[in-house]
Amino acid sequence: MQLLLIHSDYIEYETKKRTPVAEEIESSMKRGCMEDALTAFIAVESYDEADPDDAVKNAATEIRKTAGQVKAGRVMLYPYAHLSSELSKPAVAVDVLKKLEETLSSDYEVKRAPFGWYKAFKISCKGHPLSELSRTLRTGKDVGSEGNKKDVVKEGVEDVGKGAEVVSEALKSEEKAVSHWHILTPDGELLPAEAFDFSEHTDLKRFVDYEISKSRAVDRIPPHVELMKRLEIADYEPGSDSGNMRFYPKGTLMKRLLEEYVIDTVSKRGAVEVETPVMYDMNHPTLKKYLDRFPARQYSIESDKRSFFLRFAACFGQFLMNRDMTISHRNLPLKMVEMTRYSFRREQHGELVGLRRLRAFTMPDMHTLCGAMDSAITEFKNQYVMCMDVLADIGLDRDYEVAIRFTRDFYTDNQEFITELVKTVDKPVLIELWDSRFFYFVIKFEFNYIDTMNKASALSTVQIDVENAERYGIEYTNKNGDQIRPTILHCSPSGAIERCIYALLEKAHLTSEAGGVPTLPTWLAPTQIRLIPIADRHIKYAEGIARAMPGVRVDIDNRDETVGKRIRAAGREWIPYVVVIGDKEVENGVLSITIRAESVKVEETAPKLHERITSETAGMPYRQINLPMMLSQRAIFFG
RNA sequence: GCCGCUGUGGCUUAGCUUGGUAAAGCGGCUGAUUCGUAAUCAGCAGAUCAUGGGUUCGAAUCCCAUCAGCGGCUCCA
Repeated sequence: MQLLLIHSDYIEYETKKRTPVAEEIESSMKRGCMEDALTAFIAVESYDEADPDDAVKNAATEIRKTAGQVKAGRVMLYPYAHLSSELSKPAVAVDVLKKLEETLSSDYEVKRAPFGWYKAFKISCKGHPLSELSRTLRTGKDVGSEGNKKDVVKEGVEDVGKGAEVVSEALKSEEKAVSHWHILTPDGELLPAEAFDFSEHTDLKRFVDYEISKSRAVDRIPPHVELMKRLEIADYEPGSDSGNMRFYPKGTLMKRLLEEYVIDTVSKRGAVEVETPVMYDMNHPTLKKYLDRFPARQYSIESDKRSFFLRFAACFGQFLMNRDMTISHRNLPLKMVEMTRYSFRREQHGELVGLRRLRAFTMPDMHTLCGAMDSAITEFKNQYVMCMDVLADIGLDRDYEVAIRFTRDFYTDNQEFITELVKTVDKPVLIELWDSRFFYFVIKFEFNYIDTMNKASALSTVQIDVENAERYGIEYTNKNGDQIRPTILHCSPSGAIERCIYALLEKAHLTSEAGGVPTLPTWLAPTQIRLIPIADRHIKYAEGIARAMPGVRVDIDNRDETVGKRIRAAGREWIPYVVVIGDKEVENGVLSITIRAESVKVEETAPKLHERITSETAGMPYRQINLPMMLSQRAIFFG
């Protein structure tokens, strides 16, 4: 049996039309209503046929328990076929419902909506944490042993009429404002999307298709999934919830480098780093309002008698911190950043693929408090440019399509500013124009990576928030001593770190499809130099070379394998510099180096090679190798 | 969340239609080999065939459920 229990201010229904399985009812049952009732939507299932009385008993227990918790004295039993795809025979269902009504009526005021009728109904859910509960009840122990289950015919259709309405905040926010789609060119020409000539902008075309027509023709596993495993970067973790990944040492190193890079970058531009909790009180007045809009998207945690949700960004913690701060106009723009490890979003199952979209992910989240809109716009521009630089440094220079989304009012006031943004990236961008504001921001942009499967994933983004300063009570003091609400910018300079890795892998795959050599940026390569000593007697010399390479990740393949095989292994790991060391090198002090990116072999001294790599990775973070230097000592994480 | 496909040693896969001792390559271990740029040779170990139930004398194979992955739909602050 499936139960959906709603603690409601009121529930009312009216029968509209009978279905073939309708029970005969008296006119008094044709309509009904009940105030302050626990409404139990019920689907009796084929499993219950084995022991209907037990099903009644279990359901009664469950309803009593919940009614006790929410202190409800009235119960509405409401047959609802849509809760299950394994419905019982109608006769059994009617029998169970009637017995349930009888059982409960000793303690509660009970009403029962008729079975097998199309009904219009209205319900108002109280909305407190216990007000919505669902339960799956299974009778007996030998569940599933009846052989006739598959033969059950779904004819027990009770349905709701067209007047059905569930009043809830979540649903209200589903309303969509109208979007208008355009392309804005660097010359300042604004065209409806369908009028634009995409022939020289195929990636933009794929992006626009994804956004507007939602074309999703796909027939393959995303290429990065195999790569993330084979390169020992990351993998699924069946012991956790889906979308929560494990990261192997190489992947962890890459993540740390990216994280460090982003934090360094924003710090240089004046951001201060903070740390805030990962979970928040579900019933905190400020947070609740915000949360109510998307109740199904959170992970929730019950602890003692309180409910918490896991953050989906750093907004909560930072805004709560901002509210308690004393801020002067002299402090603006005031930037705070956190590398959220993790942010949590319960994305739908079908969306979770590899590293593209996760339920637990690492995201830099920066918030900037600005004064009036003009200073917010100046800051927005700065951060837009910074995001371009960040993606370029990460290795995704111009590998993205731009979307800028704003309200019509904002556009009217700031047309020139938006054209300037487009000029800055110097390529046409997708414009989404809303007639009215229905999010907390008036403008946002994203840089989107478009993969081989034509899926778009947002990387960098900045938004101008005109709502949350008010909601959270954030203020600064202006020159005249007045308390003023700031305008707030939300910025994730790189987007989710895992997603950057996804984009780098997808890009590398694209390169190899096109006949090139797939690579990672040298500053991110888990091993930057692989030394291959030809015989055991060359290992000592190789160790000396490794010691002479400070600030570079070097390892030594000292395994008892042929040179050919070790060369191949280095290639499969995408190691940018591979050095073979034999008698010749030991004698003349020159190294034989294969440069992966250029597919060439060069002869160079160790200091020269060192200088080559340090200049190639200049300005980017360095961390030491995250595995034993000797390959013979390494365990295998995958494969 | 819904619909469909898939799940076999650490990895990649054969076997499943038509039920009857689970097969191979890679990887691992042991030994030989000390090697000059994309897979050295030989031997050994390693699998409750995703999990739970059912049908059957007998299930990797047929049926049901669950879990996970993938694809589609839906959704996306």
